[in-house]
Amino acid sequence: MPELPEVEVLRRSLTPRLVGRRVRGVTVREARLREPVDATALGRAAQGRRVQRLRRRAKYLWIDFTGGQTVAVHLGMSGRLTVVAEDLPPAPHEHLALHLEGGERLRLVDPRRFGLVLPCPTAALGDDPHFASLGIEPLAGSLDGAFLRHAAASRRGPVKPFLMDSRVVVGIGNIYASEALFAARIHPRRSVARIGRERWQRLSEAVQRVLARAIGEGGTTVNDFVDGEGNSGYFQVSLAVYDRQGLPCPRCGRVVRRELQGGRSTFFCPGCQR
DNA sequence: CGTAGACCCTGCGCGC
DNA sequence: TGCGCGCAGGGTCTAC
Repeated sequence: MPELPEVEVLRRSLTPRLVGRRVRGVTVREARLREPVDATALGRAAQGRRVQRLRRRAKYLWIDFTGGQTVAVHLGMSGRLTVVAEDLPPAPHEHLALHLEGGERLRLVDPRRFGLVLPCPTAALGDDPHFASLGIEPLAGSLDGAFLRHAAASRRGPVKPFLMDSRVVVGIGNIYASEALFAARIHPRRSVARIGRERWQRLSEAVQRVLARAIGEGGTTVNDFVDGEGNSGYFQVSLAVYDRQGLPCPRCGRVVRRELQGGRSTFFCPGCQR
């Protein structure tokens, strides 16, 4: 479900509902996520503590608690994190919940169980292997053409997987990789070795523009992305190429193509992406 | 070292 | 209608 914009939208929508609230208890109904949930550590990190703030790093949501504890949540492909009334019965695939004071609970629903819930002392986040080798945040101001050019200098291969490599830049998944390459008019199979200064600059700007716009529109709802209040996003109306194979390119009118790249669908316009 | 493919898991839409 | 297949926004591991 989520790439960077969806997680950022989630963070913003959950912040007013969670910050300052105390967690009464924790329920783990299904611990078998991408990595087993350590229910004891989760309870230690959250129970009896107040939510201090919500941060986002890459596609992770970091829930900081008083007492220097953090619970990192990754939604994988199908995860949904929402605040619901405590008397609402558990949904199918509701694997865990943080019970809040005031009769609500924060619950994780994740049918495919590719998600991740990771309790960790706040001060130790930087050393955790999940976060230690992550690349730069694309919207933090340091992403530009020179950064991409230097990061690509030692590499070969097509630009799309490069753009999705979280060791370089985080947060760009399959949807926004296609969209950013379209916006920059770069063919997804173009080798990084054959991209010059100008194209790198165009691409860096396209990435930031596309992500920022998606956040502004509440994220992309391909199937059922919802924010913390259950609202869906509207960016799918703005998708230029993703999931639009066979339809005309909004820029030049040629038919949008879908091709497999590294086992994943890539969408592009053969007319105006080179 | 880098890259390509398999794999984790459930649900859905499609063609037969 | 029912069934099998391919595909899905994530990341990690193995084999080359």
